[in-house]
Formats: sequence, C-alpha cells, structure tokens
Amino acid sequence: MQRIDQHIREITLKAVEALWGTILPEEQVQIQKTRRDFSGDFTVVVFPLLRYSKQSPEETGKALGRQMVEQSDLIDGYNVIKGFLNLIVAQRYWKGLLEEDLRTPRYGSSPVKEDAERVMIEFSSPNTNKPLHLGHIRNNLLGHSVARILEASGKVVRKVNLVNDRGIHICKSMLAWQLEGKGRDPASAGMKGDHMVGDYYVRFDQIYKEQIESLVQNGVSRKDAEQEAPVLLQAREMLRKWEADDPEVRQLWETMNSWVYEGFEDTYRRLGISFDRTYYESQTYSLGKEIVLKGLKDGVLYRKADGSVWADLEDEGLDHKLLLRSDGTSVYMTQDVGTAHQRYTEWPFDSHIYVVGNEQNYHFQVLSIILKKLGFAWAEKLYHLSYGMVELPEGKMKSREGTVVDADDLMDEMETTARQMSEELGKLSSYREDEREQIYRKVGMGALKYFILKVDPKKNMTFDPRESVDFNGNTGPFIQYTYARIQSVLRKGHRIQRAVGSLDLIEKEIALIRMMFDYPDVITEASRALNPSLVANFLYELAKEFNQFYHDHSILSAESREQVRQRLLLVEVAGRIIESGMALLGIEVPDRM
RNA sequence: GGUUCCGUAGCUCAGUUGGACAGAGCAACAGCCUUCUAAGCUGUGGGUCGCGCGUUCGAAUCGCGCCGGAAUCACCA
Repeated sequence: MQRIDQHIREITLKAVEALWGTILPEEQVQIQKTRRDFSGDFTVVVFPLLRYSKQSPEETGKALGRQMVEQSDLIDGYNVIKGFLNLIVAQRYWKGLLEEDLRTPRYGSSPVKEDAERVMIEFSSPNTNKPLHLGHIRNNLLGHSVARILEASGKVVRKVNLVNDRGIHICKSMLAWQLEGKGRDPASAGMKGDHMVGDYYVRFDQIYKEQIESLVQNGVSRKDAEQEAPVLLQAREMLRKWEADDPEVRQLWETMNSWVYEGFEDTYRRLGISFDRTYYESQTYSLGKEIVLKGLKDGVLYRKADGSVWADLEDEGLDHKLLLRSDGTSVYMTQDVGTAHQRYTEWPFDSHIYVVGNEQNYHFQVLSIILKKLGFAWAEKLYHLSYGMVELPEGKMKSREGTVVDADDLMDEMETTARQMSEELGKLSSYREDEREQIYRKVGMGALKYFILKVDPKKNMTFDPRESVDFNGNTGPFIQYTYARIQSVLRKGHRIQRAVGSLDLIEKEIALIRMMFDYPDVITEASRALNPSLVANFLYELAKEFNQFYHDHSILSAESREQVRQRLLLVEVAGRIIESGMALLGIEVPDRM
C-alpha cells in the first residue's frame, strides 16, 4: 500500500501543475502532520507555492485543496487556515493501513537484505578494578538499544566490548589484596567478585593516603610523598612484573580478573545485554605499533630526537599527538588504531560506532584523523556516539566522597520499589510468587532503562533517585501498564475474531492509527541519529493516546459486534507496537501488573 | 586561551529537514472507579525558548557576537 504522505506529495505536484502550469521540485512540497488543535490529518504548507499561484495564501490553499479532493479518492476533504492546507484522509486509507500494514508482525522493522550495511558497535568497555556504576549503565543501555534499533532498520550489527583489564589501576587492587586480603575470595566473603576487587581498590587509596601523611609528618614534601609512598612503588613494581610476564603476578591477575568477570556477567545478565565478541586490552595494548611504524616510514608521521613518534595535526587545527613513547611502547591512541584495524580485518564493516562518554570527544576526533592520514578508507566511517555525563541532584558522582551510584544496588532498589508499589496496589495477590517476582523485575528495570533512555544521549542528564522511582507520567512503567491493560482486554476478548469492518473509524481510533503510521519513520530516524530517545518519546505519546481512547471508549462493549472486532484489532496492533518498541529500548513488557 | 557540546515552565525533559497561539511529566490545586487494570483519565495555574543583531513571508530551530555551564587540550585510559 502506498504511503499516504507520499501520495499527498504526488498529488500536490500534479495539482500545482494543473492549476498554475508549474512543475515544481519535490523538495518544495512541505507536508507535515496536522497539529492537534486543527481538524485534518496532514497539512500542506502553501507559503512556498505563492510565487507560482500569485494569489493570497487562503486562495492558493483553497484552490489546491479543491483540486486535490477532485484528483484523489484518498482525500475526503480539506480546510484552509492562514497559509495551511489541512487535508482529511479517507477512512478507506486508514482501515487499509490497519488491516494490511499495521497488522503484520514485524511492522516498523526493515528486513535485512543480502547487501545490508554492516555495523560494528563497541560499548560498555569497563575497567576490571571496580564494579559498574550509573555512568556505565547509561553506556550499556545506549549501546544495547542502538544496536537493536540498527538491526530493526535492516543493518547487520556486531556488538563488541573492550575490557580494560591491565594497567596500574588493576595492580593497585591486586596489591591491596595481597597486603590485606590473602586467602579471601568472593565465595568465602559472600560477595560479588567485582565488588570485592573494587573494595580493595578503595582500600589501596586509603593506605596510599595514610602513607603520604606519615611521610609528610616525617618532613617529606607532599609532592615527593605522593611519588614515593611505598604502596605506589610496589604497585608500579607489580605492573613492571606483569609486563615482564612474572608468573606469580600473572596468576594473581588472572584470578582477580576472573572474579570481576563473574560479577560483570551477573550485572550484564540483569541489564539484559550481551556481546558478540569481547576484546581484552591485555591482548590488544601493543597493537597498532606496526601500523604506526609504517606510517613513519611513509612520512605521514615523524620521530623526535628522543625516539618518540608523533602525528602533526596542525593542518586540522589541532596540535601534535604522541603515538609511540620514547621507549617504543604504545599509548591508548596507538592501541585504538590497532584494534580498529584488527576489527576491520576480522569483520569488514561499513561503519563502526564507539559508545563512549563525551569526555573523550577529542580522542575520537584525533583517532579518525590519524586513521585517515594512515590511509584507511574506512576511517570516515567511524562514529563516536558521544553521550553526556550522568549527574546526581547534588552534583557529580565522586568515588572519593562515596556518592557513586552502584549499578547492582540501583537495580535492586528499582525492583524493590516496584515490589512495594505493586503490593500497595494489591493487583497481583492472586498470582504465584515467581510470577510476581518476574513482574517486579520487569517493571523495576523498565523504570530504570526508560528513565535513562528517554533523554537525548548527547545531553548531560540528572539522575534524581526520587524521580526515577516515580512510576507515573512519562515513565517506563506507564508504558508497561498500558501494555498490560491491552493484554487484559485481549485475554477477555480472545474468542472474538479481530477484523476491520465496514463502519467508520471514530476520531480517537484514527488518531491512534495515524500515530502508528509514524512508527517506521521513528525507527529510521532513531537509527540515523543513533538516538533511542526518539523511540522512547514516541512510545510515550502512543501510550498516552491509547489511554485516552481506552478511557473514553469501551472496546469489548462497543456499540456493535463489528465495532468490537475492529477495535480489538486496533488494540492488538497497538500492543504489538508498544512491545516491539520497548524491545528496541531493551525493556520487557509484562502481560499484567 | 583553542576545540566540542549544552542553555526551553519551580524541577526533569520533548520540540524530525525553519512554519499555525511553545509541549509533556513531576510538584500544587480541583474533579472522575457498581462498566475492559485509577501505575489511568480530565481540568486550573505556571514561559522575555540565556541575551542581542541578522537571514526569511515566517526563527526555540539557521548565521554572527556576547553571557552562563560542562567536557577536553598528558610519554593516563
């Protein structure tokens, strides 16, 4: 079935030609959805046409409207207000849409074609020295959702994770454990491995500070004390041993990392995210060196007297960037050059998205330029999905002040709130315990995920814990509730066949269908802009529209049997779109709540 | 100082390529459950869209300049 907006575009062109003998370029036709406060479905803006009609906006709109109604049997009527021609679309069209398009199970998603675009997306990228926190949650949810949205828009997606499993920060945890925790492991301590390792990281910092203080007391300058504190020297020594493949250090490193991974796995599972491939920095940190050396040979890069290798980016308005240290080792940038190349070799992609916070904007700007300088054609296909910081009402999260919101704690809290809320309402008392728990989980996680994903990724956001556990208004649970209501109606009317009938749709029904008509475009736009918030806001609008309809009109007790059948179809379709849209956000919907 | 991003109601946020008097939610107040789930629906109040100039028939949206905030500019990641 041809899209009605496309149809309107075409007949507008024809009408203009018939009326004023001008063939105007398609872009000149501006079609938008009619605003709520006016009657009509679609609006043609007539201002750009005045130069052809040589008449007033009102006359132009009227002439055009008259002509279009005559030309098309899908346009039932029109009205002109100021320079806006509002068109009323025929019932026939909306019913056809409901019956043929909206009804198809995968409505809104594009099929993956043979030559589909291949997109690699990196997200999560945690350090193995501490558990995941609220900031990681935004990253993970964004990455997962964008991956889903890209898939729905017909792309082949590969999700990858890059774990920062080496470096001085890991050694700090290891050292603190050696000093104070020998013999302890997550099982014996009864805690998650990532939390336990994180505690030792914090403990290291405490010891470090104590040592600085005592050095200062003994007359050492603070600056020197910070450099000479025994634990810091020990940690550095440990890193050196790690790099020298010292068996004992490596063994400890393996053990503690494995604790962390078990913890992460648990958190990922609860968040509902997964990866097609996980890379470890311990295996990639020396990558890129050869590429850089080749770049040096080709004269793209240059070497300083001390042996370090640099890229000159002054032509791009930036400064100079180090790529190899004077001792020949790689830096982060070098590593990213290497991993990008490795990934492209393993899985040739058409584009590569990095979901990384906006504090690394400069890094990715430079990465892309350097890769281009080094001659990689795909350098232009790297996108940095740069998202804003998550702040608390009282300001930034600071680990030193203990204001970091832990991911696991947060999920626990959300589920607890969902449980309390549900028990207060008492709607689920007749269900089994495990069924109820599943619902609390879905609702709690839905609230958290929606709260974060409804905000435009590039904006910094405030996470107010009080607000996040509000399940009314523009929230995940509101949308889930709408879905549960729909399922309830469908259960009660499951014997009745769902079908479009011969009677006219009422205004609210058309409003719903018109909104669902937009769903494919919403996915396309969200995919283009890498922005799940567009899907979130669409679903909220749809749920709100549905609730109004639900409130004003009875579905199962509609006036006629035919109307019941038609409404049930409409309701079923709305439910399916809510379900599929929420899935794009990684949110599950409960059948009851 | 350079670069990038943000500035919309008391608070949290929408506002697709410029279009009709700028929208939601929360908070406040007032209503609606013998009928399909009231985690819902309806109503009231609340705004110089940071400021100024410009482009345009038309600017929250585009351009320029200010003001305010964030991030970044390491032989850290």
